[in-house]
Amino acid sequence: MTETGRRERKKAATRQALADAALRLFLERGYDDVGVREIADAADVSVTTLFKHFPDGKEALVFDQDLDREAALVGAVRERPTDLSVPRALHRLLLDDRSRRVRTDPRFPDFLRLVDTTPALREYARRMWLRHENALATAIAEDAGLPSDDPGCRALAHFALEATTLVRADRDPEAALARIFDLLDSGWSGSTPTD
Amino acid sequence: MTETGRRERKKAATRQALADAALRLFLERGYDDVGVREIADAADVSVTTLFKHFPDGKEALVFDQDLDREAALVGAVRERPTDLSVPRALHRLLLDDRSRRVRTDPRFPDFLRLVDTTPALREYARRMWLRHENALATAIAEDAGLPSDDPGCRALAHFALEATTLVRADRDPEAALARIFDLLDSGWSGSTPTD
DNA sequence: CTAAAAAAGCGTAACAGCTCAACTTTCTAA
DNA sequence: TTAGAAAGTTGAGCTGTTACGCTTTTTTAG
Repeated sequence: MTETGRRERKKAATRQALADAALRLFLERGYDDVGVREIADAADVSVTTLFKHFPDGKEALVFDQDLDREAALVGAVRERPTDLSVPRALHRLLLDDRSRRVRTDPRFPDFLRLVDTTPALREYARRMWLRHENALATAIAEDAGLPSDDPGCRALAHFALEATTLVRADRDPEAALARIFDLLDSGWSGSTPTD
Repeated sequence: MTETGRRERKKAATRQALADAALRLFLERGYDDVGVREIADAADVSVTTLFKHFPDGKEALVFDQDLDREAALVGAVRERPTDLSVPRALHRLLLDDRSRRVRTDPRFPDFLRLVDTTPALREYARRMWLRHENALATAIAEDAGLPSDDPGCRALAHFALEATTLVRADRDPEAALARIFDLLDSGWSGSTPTD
């Protein structure tokens, strides 16, 4: 699975160098005050190469992770305990995920601050996060025995995902998140035929 | 109120010429294939002037209207009949608004198609629309007797506004919109202490 | 009526992010 | 060993957007 030729190692190294340089410079001087040329320079690489590694553009340099998040979301719906509603299962997942990350990655707070204070990055993060909307909606629909394109399921998926970004502005984000998921839970069980 | 000096008339004319040229060209050849220089040319105006009229950039050329939408939203909450919940009042407003626009503006369908098929424009429309989130949230909070920064109210406002953009992808958008507002209504009355 | 303030517009030059085309190096595998 | 894929390089160039300094038109005051 993990092909470990010299080639791929070098490629990964370059990519990492770029992401590291970018994050460091962004944290030092702010996202908007660091040009793409400078990042390439710092990683000792040409601008063209930078964009070969990050075709989504400058913003993508900051988000060098995020695999299997989608699997986690879908799993939270499918394998939830029987006494837990879909919205509550998602709520729990988000909480666990967040605390795990805080424990795992030492510079996670810095990273969060950077994203929160940079509109371009907030937007990008949201877009990436919402990519999972379809997969999540499908899982929910399947679970509820509804057609896979049911607008209610899509809406629930969408709102659940948006909740995290909605809450960022708030002081006491955890309380706000709980409030939002109360709303979603109550709406979901109230407007969906109990199977 | 409407100061009608020669100055302002000319200014408005130029602005209109720009917006018209832009919409025409975009519809003819697609948003991404029309440069800003070309639009300025078509309106017989310099690029600098174009950006003086539309400081928000290329996307703003397409959205030359939208005043008092916010007032309508806030009004729908404040002056709703007593037997209508907040979500239902908003739902009704959105429906009325849409049908009014279709009746009023002959090229509204073209406009919609353009926005729907152009990611940059979809994003921009969403941003503009969500600008009203705060005002709406405040109105809702006031109505419900909750603190003006209550996260539940903010969430309801946000979700209600997002509903319109969520529904765009769907076939039968009206049905989808109804479904979503059912969810919101049921969630709102279920998770909010009845005053 | 006229001078001056205010505002619209102009053209050039520049910078940002990003892409393209053509070429060189490095590694893989037949 | 050699052909070819993939990584990287260079350099030019496109697009949206802004700053700067200048001219012209309109408004307002004296």
